Amino acid sequence: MLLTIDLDSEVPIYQQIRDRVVEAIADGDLAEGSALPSTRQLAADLSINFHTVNKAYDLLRRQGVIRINRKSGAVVRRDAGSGPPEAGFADEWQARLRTLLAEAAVHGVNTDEAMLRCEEVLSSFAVKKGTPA
Amino acid sequence: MLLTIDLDSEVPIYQQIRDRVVEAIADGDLAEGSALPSTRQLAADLSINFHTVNKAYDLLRRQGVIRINRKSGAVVRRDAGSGPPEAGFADEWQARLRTLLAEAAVHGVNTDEAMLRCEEVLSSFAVKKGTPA
DNA sequence: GATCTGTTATAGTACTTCTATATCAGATAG
DNA sequence: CTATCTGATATAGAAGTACTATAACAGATC
Repeated sequence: MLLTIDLDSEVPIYQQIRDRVVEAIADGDLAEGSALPSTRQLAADLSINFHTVNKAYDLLRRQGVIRINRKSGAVVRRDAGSGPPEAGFADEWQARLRTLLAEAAVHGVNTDEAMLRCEEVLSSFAVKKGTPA
Repeated sequence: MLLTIDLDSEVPIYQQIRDRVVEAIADGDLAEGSALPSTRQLAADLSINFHTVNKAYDLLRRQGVIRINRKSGAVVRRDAGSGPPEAGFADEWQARLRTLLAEAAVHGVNTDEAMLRCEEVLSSFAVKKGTPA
């Protein structure tokens, strides 16, 4: 199974799908240019309606993460992080980072600990990025 | 104005209030033990219904960020980050950090850049934390 | 032609968000 | 004591979101 979702989560299903796909790309589990399952296929695998998958894919497309063609279906963009992907992405992203880190700070996570967590996560991406040996 | 919200945002108002309060605490703008405006007062300031503020405060209380008494109203907890605040907070938080950092990675932000952003945000907290001179 | 794909339309249920009132109780200031 | 502030709670409605259920169409593939 490429993807796992939690039906009991507060996070909407289509958002979970988006998050898992983005993480899979960062991890290197989904290589650039590779195809995602068809909306109906993934919906069947997850036992959900295909419109929900459609919404997730449409979100990924609007965010510049994937391309969707009638021919090849949904494929991971090869140039997802090139050019000006989305105006104001960096600012909006840092605002969310700020909120997330503030939350940790308030819960007693000190600066060093927080940095460690960030390094930990980021290095888990880098490890797999150079996949071919 | 202690707090600014964006009525055009996709983020629910009560969530925005929660986020701004958490950030204000991390920044040191809201010291531990200090009081938040009353729900009716803040609602009037923001020109929204007091139930929406109530929901935000209730969320902050359930997350262990503030205490609410009938006497003193809502005050920032002095021991917000001590003991076991919420079971599984760290795990859930790191999962969200992972999603956020993956998003940056997919948009072409490399590891060094991402770390720099994290440092930047975290140091902006630390600067104000030792407020009294 | 049958079957896969994405695309689009319609529509209903359930839930969330926000607003609007109203009421009650405790604390406080005049 | 009365007026007014506070939080707490109940109810209800409007608008939007999330998800599901069908259905139909067009292009690609076998």
